[in-house]
Amino acid sequence: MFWLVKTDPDTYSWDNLVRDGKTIWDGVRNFQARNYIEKMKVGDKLFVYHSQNDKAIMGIAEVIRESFPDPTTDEPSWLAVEVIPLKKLVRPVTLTQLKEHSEFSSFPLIRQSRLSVMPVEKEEFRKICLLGNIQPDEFL
DNA sequence: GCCAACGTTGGC
DNA sequence: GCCAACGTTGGC
Repeated sequence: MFWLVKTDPDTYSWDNLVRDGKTIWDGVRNFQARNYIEKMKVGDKLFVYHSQNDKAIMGIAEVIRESFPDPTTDEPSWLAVEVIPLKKLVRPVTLTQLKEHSEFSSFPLIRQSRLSVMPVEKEEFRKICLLGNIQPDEFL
């Protein structure tokens, strides 16, 4: 499956992920987002989106460890996954661009701006890769 | 169980 | 800096 995860680049950016080589995607404190984390499987691809000033999809990451208790809290109900960076988009795909393409009008990123983890349809994934000037085939 | 008050997130 | 959207908390 395909997903999109948001991050505030001032807190943890795509470049931080590349620097670290892998990271635990933790800190999700919303039930809807948690339920999506729970469904992630090893090998699933994720778009990493920068909120705040960038407001753009920066790159593609991959799940390497399925959901486990979030180490940043003692509450057992919160979950995290572990991810590695796969590929940076040649051109980040901005929120503005997505809004300009009517086929993304139902995209949760646009409809539900505060949701931090959301599913992405395969066809949406493909189109966003093309907008980002990268070849989608190796990720499908 | 309802709702007002409050806090947080994220776009503009 | 402001505000809309949404989630949470607490009084009743």
